[in-house]
Amino acid sequence: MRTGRLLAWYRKGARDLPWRRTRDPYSIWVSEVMLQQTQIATVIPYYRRWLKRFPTVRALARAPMDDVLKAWEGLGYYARARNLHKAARLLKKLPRTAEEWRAVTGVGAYTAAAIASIAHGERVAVFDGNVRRVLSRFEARDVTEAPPPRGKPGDWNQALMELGQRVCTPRAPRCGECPIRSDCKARASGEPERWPLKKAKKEVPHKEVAVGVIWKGGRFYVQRRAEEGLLGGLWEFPGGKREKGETFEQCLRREIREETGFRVDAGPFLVTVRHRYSHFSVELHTYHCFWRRGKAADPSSARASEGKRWVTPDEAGALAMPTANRRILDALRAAGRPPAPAF
DNA sequence: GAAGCGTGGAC
DNA sequence: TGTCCAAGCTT
Repeated sequence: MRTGRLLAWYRKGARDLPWRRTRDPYSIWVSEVMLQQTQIATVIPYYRRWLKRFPTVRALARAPMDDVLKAWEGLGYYARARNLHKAARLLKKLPRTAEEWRAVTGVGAYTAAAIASIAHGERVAVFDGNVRRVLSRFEARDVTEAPPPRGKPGDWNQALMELGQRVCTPRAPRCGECPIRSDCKARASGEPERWPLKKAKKEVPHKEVAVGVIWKGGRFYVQRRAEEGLLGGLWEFPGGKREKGETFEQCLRREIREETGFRVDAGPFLVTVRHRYSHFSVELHTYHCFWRRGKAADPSSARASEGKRWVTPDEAGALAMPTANRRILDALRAAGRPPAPAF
């Protein structure tokens, strides 16, 4: 490849992204983790807020997990935030080489190479979705990663990624604007979108769930999800999947009894939130409920009780919640005051 | 190697 | 409304 053309294109047109103004390894680390499977425009506001709230590794290490998850709220793949936090607490000093970075939890091959090349100038290649697509099209075959040419590896890596993001897009690539079009075999073939080979898609299951906003006075009940797994550590309304033959009201009373130990009266209906996760879709049929009796389940563990709260709508707004639960809270606040119990 | 893990933008 | 997929990592 005529590397000079790509680098010249990049240096002439590089966008003013906030993480390009720094060589601080911590800032680069944060940006690269946020950018995992996430588009640039989505990341920018999160990145700014994060560095304002946690300007250094030490600041991040000192912060409570709830603050860290709140700063990540809505960005998805929350293990990234938990891993950043964990690593910040564990590391005495930040690694320098890609090999050392690779040992940090949440830092894989891509992120290690990106940090090492951008922050430290190490000659290692990144191989993300963009680079794979660009190079595979250039050669008109599925390629594996290759070492970057001599020069500035950070610029080279970012140039390839930016070309993939702005020009050599998955659909309708803008070949006319491409600085390396004259040597591109995919363009010569007339079907640049043929590469890279696409993986077969699998269909995602759908779940119907009943969710309860359980009122006791002017407060309602929220619980924190387990640290590991889906949406780990985030706060949510209780509920669960509807079983065959159940109405949503029956499902609601059963799930709340199993999950919280409460007996409640169910109704009225509040809202249905449809949401799509990476591997399933869900409808959250949400009802107001009224607490009748029962203490929160699992009272034996002091730690467990930290994950159960009665809150006002404003207090709930300060908790880190998954997006679908945030929609429920939005509906709640839009409705104004809590409903009167139905007798 | 495959599955689990979020959300929003583009079309 | 639906589909694709994004600056991937862990188990």
